[in-house]
Amino acid sequence: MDVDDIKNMDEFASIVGISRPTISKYFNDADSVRPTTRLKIEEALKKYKYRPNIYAINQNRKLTKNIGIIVPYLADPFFAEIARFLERRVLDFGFTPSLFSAHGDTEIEKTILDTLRSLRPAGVLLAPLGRASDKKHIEEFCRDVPTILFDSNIEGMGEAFIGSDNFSFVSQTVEYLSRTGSTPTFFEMSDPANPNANKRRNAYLAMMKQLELEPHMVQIEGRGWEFEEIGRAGALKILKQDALPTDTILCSNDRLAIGLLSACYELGIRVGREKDSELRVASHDDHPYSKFTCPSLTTAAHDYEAVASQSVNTLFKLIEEGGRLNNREEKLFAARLIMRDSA
Amino acid sequence: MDVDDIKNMDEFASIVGISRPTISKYFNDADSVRPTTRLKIEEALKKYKYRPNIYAINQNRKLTKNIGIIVPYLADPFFAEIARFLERRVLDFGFTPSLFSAHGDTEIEKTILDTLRSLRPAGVLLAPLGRASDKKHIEEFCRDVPTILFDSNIEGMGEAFIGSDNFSFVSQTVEYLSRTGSTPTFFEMSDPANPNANKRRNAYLAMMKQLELEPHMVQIEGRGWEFEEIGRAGALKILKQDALPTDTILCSNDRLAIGLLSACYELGIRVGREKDSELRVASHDDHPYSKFTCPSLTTAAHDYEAVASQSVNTLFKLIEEGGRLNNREEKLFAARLIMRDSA
DNA sequence: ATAATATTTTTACGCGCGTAAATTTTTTAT
DNA sequence: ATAAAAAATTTACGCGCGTAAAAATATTAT
Repeated sequence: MDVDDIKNMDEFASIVGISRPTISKYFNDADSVRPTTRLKIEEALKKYKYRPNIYAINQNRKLTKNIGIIVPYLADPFFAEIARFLERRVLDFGFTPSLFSAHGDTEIEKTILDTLRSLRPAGVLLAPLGRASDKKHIEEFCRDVPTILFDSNIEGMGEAFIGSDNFSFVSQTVEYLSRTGSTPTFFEMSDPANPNANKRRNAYLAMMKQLELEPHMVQIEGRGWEFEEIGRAGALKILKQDALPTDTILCSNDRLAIGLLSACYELGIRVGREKDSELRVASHDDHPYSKFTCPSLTTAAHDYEAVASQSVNTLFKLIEEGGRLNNREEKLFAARLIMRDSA
Repeated sequence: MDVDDIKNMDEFASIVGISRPTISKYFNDADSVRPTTRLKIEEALKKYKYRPNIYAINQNRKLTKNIGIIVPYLADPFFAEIARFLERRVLDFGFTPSLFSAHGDTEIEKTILDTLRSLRPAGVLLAPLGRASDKKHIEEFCRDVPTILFDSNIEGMGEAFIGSDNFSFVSQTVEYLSRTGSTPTFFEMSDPANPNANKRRNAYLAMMKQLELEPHMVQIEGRGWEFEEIGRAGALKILKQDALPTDTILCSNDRLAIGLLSACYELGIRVGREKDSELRVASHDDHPYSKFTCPSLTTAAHDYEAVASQSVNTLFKLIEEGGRLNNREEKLFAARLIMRDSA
């Protein structure tokens, strides 16, 4: 018998000497057959390496074992990193993750949603583009497919939201900066794509009020997802005209900060918390590269692992309960202040 | 009639008033039906938004419309970037890309290959882990699935290889550096995972010989894919013991350089081509972040667009020809020197 | 208008597996 | 050992679509 010539489950069944329905049962749940039977199947599996046709399986199952993962921009290492955690956790549950990136584009996000719907996934983990998302399209999708939103919330969409607590991020950085030096000036895009940015702005204002400090904002121009470039260009403009209200900058996110730090370096502005420094810079996200900026970036870190775990756990709870949760829960994780050299 | 209640092609066909086989033909190739028929179908499609069941389709087609894309490490923006180009080009051909990352892990790469095989893709674009890849596993996979290798070559595997010409990279940087200043010292991992690294080392040695210069190498310790951290740790060690043979460093790749530059900054070593600089640093890849290092990184750039286009075009040529090419072609693209501030 | 050609329809089968019901066999409990 | 319970087998149907062959219809060329 040719080792690689098993066409279907019928053939495999007759080779093992077990009926096809039992084989089918085994593949759906290895524990649902008698241990001796299981052993026989697995022995044969080693010898003949047969795998059931995934299309035939999914055609007949109401629910597939696919989990869709959608991120807004995969070239951002932050999302690459969280996607990695998510994939791992999904595999732990014995499901197959499918990763998609909207590449910052509304139409691509819609296409992905449509493609994904026709894959009939058991569930979907969606980090939406945010403001650029087609709300109606997403809402419609969520009606058909059990979906958990993560990273970036859209009010009322999906069965749950898992993310980071923006107030926790900003309150820690603001508190630290204002305690150890001059008042932080908030540095952000004037028209940010990501809803977290707005939350962070509000958190900054609230926190400054609470500390009875005067808030200062620098809002820079720019569209799209090339935040480093936007941050750099904006910073060059501001710094050249010496328009900074204070000598401490708090960036909305690390990618802007990366751009800003490169601008500072180019202009010869010494950044850090040393005595001879001219500027302190801090930020939020703990981007994988924030350790390697010059100087290394003081920032507030996401708990990647916790967000990923909680997202996947919630999704499988959702799946077990048939795709609907009683009330849309929102779970936010606190940030952890990472002290480095920039502030 | 309920707009969203079309269960299958039969129902859709009777709604449109056209027979099912014709509808089926339309979905396989919209141009294969009469224009008037096509119009009728597309009108109905807008009204009823029916989509054929993808599992039923693929079960009956010998060849699916899936294209697998595998990269070794997606958290590396270089691969995220090239994956983005590849996805776009695949979509242009009317196929569906599925993106996978081995996350730097041999076992994950094998699992992906197995998963992908059972998806019966029309073709696969594979950037292997390199030395860490399970050669036998990949070879077996390539026997069953039309596969193009890209970025990193494994001799004889896949029907073609598309990548960058490492000699072109290194010869340009070496030529430039040695012409404008002191002899470049090659900075690399002693035991690199990626086969391109070895090619670059050889290119460095060859080029130095050609220029009749004495080669200098600094080889640092480290395993895995966290190149920035490895570069940083290695650089700190070397720089602290003042063990640099020359005051010009050529890094094997940008990610090492990013780590090295952060080490230089921390130690207060001025990098650049100004008169008061102590060290020049150049590198290879034109990593998306190399513009934002301090100072910005002089490097040799991949032609992302060309590599991606050529890879996808070659894959579809391969698919058209039935999965086998007469001889395994290797196409290498030249680098482009990007002059920035670090050298 | 007629013939030649192109397209669509009708009919029918098969893909590989999920799954349900009834029956038989095996295992476990008494 | 016997009854009860658990597991496996047999049989059979259905999922949604690809696709082949023959017949019917529509389009194009003459």
